[in-house]
Amino acid sequence: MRAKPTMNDVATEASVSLGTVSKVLRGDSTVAKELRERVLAACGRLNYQRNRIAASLRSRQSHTIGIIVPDILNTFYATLVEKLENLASAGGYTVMIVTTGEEPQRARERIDVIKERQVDGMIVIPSLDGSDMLASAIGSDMPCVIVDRIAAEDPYPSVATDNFDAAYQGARYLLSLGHRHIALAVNTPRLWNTHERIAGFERAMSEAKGNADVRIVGMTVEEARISLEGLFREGERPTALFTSNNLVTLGAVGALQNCRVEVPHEMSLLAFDDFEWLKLLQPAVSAIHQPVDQIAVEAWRLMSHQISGRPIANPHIRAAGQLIIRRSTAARAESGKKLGAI
Amino acid sequence: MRAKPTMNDVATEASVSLGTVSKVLRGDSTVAKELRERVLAACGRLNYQRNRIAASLRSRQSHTIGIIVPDILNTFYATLVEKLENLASAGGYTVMIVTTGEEPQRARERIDVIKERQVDGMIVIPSLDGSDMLASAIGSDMPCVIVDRIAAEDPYPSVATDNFDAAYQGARYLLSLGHRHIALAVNTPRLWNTHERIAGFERAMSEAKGNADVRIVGMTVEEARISLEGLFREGERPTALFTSNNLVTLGAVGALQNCRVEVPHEMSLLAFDDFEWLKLLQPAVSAIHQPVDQIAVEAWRLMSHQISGRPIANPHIRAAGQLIIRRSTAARAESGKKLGAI
DNA sequence: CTGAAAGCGCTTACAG
DNA sequence: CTGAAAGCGCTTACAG
Repeated sequence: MRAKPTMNDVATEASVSLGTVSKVLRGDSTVAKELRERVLAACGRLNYQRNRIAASLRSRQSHTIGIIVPDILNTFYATLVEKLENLASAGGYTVMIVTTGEEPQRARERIDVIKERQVDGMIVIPSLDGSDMLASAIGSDMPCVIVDRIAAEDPYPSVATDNFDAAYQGARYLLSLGHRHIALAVNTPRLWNTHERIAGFERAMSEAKGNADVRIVGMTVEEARISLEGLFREGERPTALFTSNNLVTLGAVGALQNCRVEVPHEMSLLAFDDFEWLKLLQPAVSAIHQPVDQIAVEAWRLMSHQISGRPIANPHIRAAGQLIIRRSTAARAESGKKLGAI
Repeated sequence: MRAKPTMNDVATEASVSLGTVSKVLRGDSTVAKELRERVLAACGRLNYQRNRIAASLRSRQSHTIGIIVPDILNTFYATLVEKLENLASAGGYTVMIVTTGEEPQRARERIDVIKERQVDGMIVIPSLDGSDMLASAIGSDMPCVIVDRIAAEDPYPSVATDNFDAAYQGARYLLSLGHRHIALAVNTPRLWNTHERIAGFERAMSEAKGNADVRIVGMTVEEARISLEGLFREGERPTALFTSNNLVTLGAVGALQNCRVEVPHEMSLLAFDDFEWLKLLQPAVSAIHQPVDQIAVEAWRLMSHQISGRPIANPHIRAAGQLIIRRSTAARAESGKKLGAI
């Protein structure tokens, strides 16, 4: 078995210099047509594959992007990562993905690892309590884009759903159905984007003089379910429930079933985050869709602009959420009157 | 702004040679305690970060693993990727993830890209028609593990659910409930692992002299739904439906709802692949859980053994699926008699 | 347009 | 145990 051929072997085979081979392979057009063809033929004959590690060392560009994400079991993040990978790959980049499991300590370690691996930039979805350490871990020389879990004042360009407006619109919709006592179930109150959702919700409620019932529920699906079962057993129940993300929605659906709360007759349900299976639940669940395609595209645009040193006009992108009405939301029933069986 | 410090700068700062710094940072124990401490202190003062690209070039080890996957929107693959990333990261490796979108052509290109990036090994979930080109694309020098979509005779070590047995057990369970006409809905008949599921299903059915009704449905959720709606409108309906993966399950649930087929009274439903939201459907859907944790662990073990040159006793791991019984499967109803409302 | 030389920042034998 | 030298496989000025 022969050792892998190097660029030098190709140069010998094609009877040209090393530098010429390099030029051809990098697509430099200042190479005579005849030499280029000889080089390409030699590459074919030797079945040559370029060593990008060597190229990166010398050129100081790895053409690699790090993606730091809490986890990819959350469908929203999986979708985001998939889109970003496609965009990066189309642009000649490879992605290194690291998950943090919401642990800031681990996030910091993993960020160091991919910095040592010389990524050209990082796209990060911060961990729950990790926004503060981000700037010191990433440093100021590294192109970086914050996605989804933005902070009040991000030191880097950022992209997210316009959370305030999306929550505002969601609340307005429920209010328009006649609901006055509406609960917003939230599991990550320390996150700035959750804070924005709460603020949008409260704004709409106060404008309509409604009863804004913000509930902090447990982090996981199970914990959220248990918290909400408590809420449903209270005397003065809300007539509509707005869940702040897909984990809470999963918990809420379980709780509604366990407590035999009829949706939408006894309680309307509106979810933040739309997913395939929401359509299949009975009744199908109304939701606010986050424009994940657009978020990924904008994030990649901000990243490539930074890498190539192009100016960025608006570094903080907020994309509009979209209300999708299905069967889980309905006009508030007159009390004591049922509109039908589930 | 100073340039990034190099190992040379650290050596100067600590008044030792470059080689000694390298030894300390690589954890080589043949360095005097005093020198080691001086080196570490110097690293701290300069805030030094190693350049792993340079290390990789010289040592010919990138400590990077490529993961090739059709997509990560499929929850099964997302889970697999997440577990593999955690295992790799714990072992000092970083993962490069590339998606193929089921296109063999793109898979080939992406495999070439990560080979040029000098990954130490690749873990691959082949694309639909990509098993044939795999060996030529990957080559024989690259450590490789095939996961999930194994072929009849894989040239590399492989890990998957024991599909034959899992489907056999699933069919046996439905048979034990009294069903005799059972449909297996399949959307990727060309895949070897699907072939195994069909074979296991047919074996159980023929042993019980049942009517094994294998149906090829469309690839996507929508297409599968439409195919199945056709099945449900036929005169001689099966009394139980076994779906061969999560996409088909999504389509099947939609079709059952649209055609108002009552589950489980008119038809039992058993899904291959278990997911969180199956528990929330009404009725909750029985499923065969694929041991994804175990699959990831075995895949990583096979990978690290290859990288370190350790022998592999059994290169083709088949992990047992697990039947989870919920509400969507029930004893076959006497014809004409309903057991209750949905 | 082409080639010879230097060098990216490390690790690896090897000499002392 | 420590250091000086060579070299991993490329890209990048620079000379011709």
